[in-house]
Amino acid sequence: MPTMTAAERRDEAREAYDAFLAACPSHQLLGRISDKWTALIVTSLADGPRRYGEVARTVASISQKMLTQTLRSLERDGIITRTVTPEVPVRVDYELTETGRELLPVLRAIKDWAETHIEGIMASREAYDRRS
Amino acid sequence: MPTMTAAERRDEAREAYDAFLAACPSHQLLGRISDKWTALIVTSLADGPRRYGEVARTVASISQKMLTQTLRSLERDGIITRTVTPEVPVRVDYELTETGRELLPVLRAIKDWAETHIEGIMASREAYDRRS
DNA sequence: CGGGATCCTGCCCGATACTG
DNA sequence: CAGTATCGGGCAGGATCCCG
Repeated sequence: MPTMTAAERRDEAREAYDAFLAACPSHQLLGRISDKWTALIVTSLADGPRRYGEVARTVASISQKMLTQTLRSLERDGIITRTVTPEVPVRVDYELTETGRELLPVLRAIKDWAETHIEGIMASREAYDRRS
Repeated sequence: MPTMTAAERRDEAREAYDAFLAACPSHQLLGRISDKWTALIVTSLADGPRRYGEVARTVASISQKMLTQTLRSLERDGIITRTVTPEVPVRVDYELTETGRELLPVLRAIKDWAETHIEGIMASREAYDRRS
């Protein structure tokens, strides 16, 4: 019996595709740079090392939890380094790595595209909403 | 009484910053291009118009709901157009607008960065996980 | 064929409190 | 100062069924 229902075939395709996506660098790292806070934090470190509290003030609206979590995650990915200086009180500095610095032009490209098209997009949204 | 607690001051700062972020084109549109499916769908339309079902097959693992939802949202933003041809059965084509096509180089920049650094990042993750 | 409507679940993230 | 720990609400998003 070669019978395989359509549903089974779809499931199989989906699994295969999920595996493909999981292995796809672009897709993984798109998730990385596009989470809610990564861009803001990386940009905050663009001009050089900064202490935890300085980053917190730059990205004023972030919660302590998400700041620490995102910093850790960026450190894990080798996009920033974390340096602890055992003074009293403790001092912790974060700094972009080379990989992190090479991310800056990408973010700038996004920013450029955004600033070029934001006006048209806002207008498009309004028109769309008025129509429906 | 000029008294304002630290908590109140923080809240005020957060609100102001949230308003700033809400008004920031880069931040808004970063959310736009970086959601789970936008990049895949836009890329799927890079070579020309496609029907709903074709896009669905290209981005095999997406659910019907998210495909429709994302397409609608992209249409609202003026990144793609939606053309209904009342044949039997119905035919619906999606196509990138100029704004949408100008998004392609940005996505390519992300892809290039990703492919250049994926290896180092994977290694960094492993090292980080083994250490802790 | 190309959707809409509904239900339901995980997990993202904010708020809060405590530590070295 | 720079975190960790815990709790809980909200909502993105998957599954399913129905429709013109």
